[in-house]
Amino acid sequence: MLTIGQVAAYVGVTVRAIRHYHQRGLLPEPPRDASGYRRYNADAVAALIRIKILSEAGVPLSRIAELLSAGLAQFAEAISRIDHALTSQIRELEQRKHRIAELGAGERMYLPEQIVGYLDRLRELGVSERSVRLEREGWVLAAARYPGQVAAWAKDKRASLDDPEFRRLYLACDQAYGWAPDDPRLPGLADAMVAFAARRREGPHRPEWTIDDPVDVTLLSSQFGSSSPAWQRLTELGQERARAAGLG
Amino acid sequence: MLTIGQVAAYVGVTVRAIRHYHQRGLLPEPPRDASGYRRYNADAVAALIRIKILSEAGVPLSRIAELLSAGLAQFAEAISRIDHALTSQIRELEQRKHRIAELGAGERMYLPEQIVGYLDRLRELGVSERSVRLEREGWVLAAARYPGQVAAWAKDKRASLDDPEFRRLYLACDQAYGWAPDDPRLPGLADAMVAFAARRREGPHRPEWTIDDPVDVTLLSSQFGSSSPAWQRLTELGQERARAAGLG
DNA sequence: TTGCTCCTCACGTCACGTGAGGTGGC
DNA sequence: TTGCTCCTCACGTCACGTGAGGTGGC
Repeated sequence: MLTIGQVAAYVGVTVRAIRHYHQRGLLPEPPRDASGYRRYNADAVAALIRIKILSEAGVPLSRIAELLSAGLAQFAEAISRIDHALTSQIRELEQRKHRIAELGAGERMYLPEQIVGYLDRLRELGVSERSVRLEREGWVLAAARYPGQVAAWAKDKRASLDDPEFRRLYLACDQAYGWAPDDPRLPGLADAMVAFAARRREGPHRPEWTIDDPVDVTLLSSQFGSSSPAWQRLTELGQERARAAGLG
Repeated sequence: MLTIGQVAAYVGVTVRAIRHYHQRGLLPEPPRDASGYRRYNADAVAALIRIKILSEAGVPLSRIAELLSAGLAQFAEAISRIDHALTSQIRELEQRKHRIAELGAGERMYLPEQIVGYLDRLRELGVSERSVRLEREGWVLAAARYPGQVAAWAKDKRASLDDPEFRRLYLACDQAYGWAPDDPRLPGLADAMVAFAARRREGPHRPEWTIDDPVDVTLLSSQFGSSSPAWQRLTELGQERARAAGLG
């Protein structure tokens, strides 16, 4: 007959944990010796090991209590579910390993060099400081969420700035920030932007990425749209054109 | 500028978690708008994502606070340690997957058939019920701790019972239970046991396993020794003989 | 006698979850 | 006006950890 300390050492749990399992009704209270000490037999040890294995696998104690008093079939089914859960936990941990590595490699995820260069180029081209700041905000969000892809995006964007037509449109949008939402120049600008995007999609210089996640889209449009009624209107006009062209 | 709910959705944490990080000083309180709502910029989102990645990797919040205000070198070193910790966590999870599978396959780890047969055989040979119960206790402990190996051990043990010399020694030990610790027959019995073990080790029928873990040895000897002074003495005599023969 | 194990409360910890009660934006 | 988001306390949860104060075994 073993004492609580011996059992704890054998199984690899703390004495307190065993007492806790008694309190929660997971493990029946064993008989006491003359001094009031708990005395365990081998069956109690085997039961405790089952509890430990299930608990380490992430099963809540309340669930373990259910399982121990359940039938063999239910037990077996639960085991297979737990096994699946462990498999996906392992996958999650491997993902986290990647993200942790990116945290280190990405110099604490401050803005990558590529983007700093891109923002400097915008200033050279005469883009307002206000728009540069908005761009920066967007890139910080993108870099935080997609650390692995942001370098490629930035390279793509920077290449775009070599296209005179893209520069013209970009500067026009920058100017449009302060326009009224019913300014007569807005529809023409929207047309030019949609046409440019369409040519891009078909040309040899197709962008390698798009933003699909609805949370991202909502966020980015609120980010940019909310700061200027004209831009808000520009977004609406652009969407109308895209729908009309069957691109929706 | 984003509200707390937008940030939470974008990063994938709860609103409550963000407020908690503010309370713990992990994330600086952002400015408030006219209604007293918190308003976040992209840098706050990037900081929050760093916190989330570290937290999901199992780093305590207090440690994250330290890391965020630490230098680049310390940060990089911590990252590498966290990466190592994740690697070993993955290994642990894979081990747990195995143990969970054994829990299912082992019919809830009750005594395997092999051992039930072995215990029945002992009864047939005239072993006392007291010793059979002690054997059972030992096997339950062993089966709980080494579920994968216990079947092989039981097979080995059962093969031993076909050896007349082993049976003779086993029954003699069984009888010795009630002897006085200074009984004159004990030294001879100890000699015979040591000699048998030595022959075994050299013969073609070497046992495939031994018990090495000191916790196990202490436990098993207390399990068997404490119930009988004669057995206690027998263990001491056997150890003396083994040491004398240079086997210690 | 000293040191170690055991006992029973009972409060502490960690990272939030969950109402409670109230206000602001569309 | 209704429904949704936001706000601040403040207590609850989960699986134990950690003394507090006392007794038994070697």
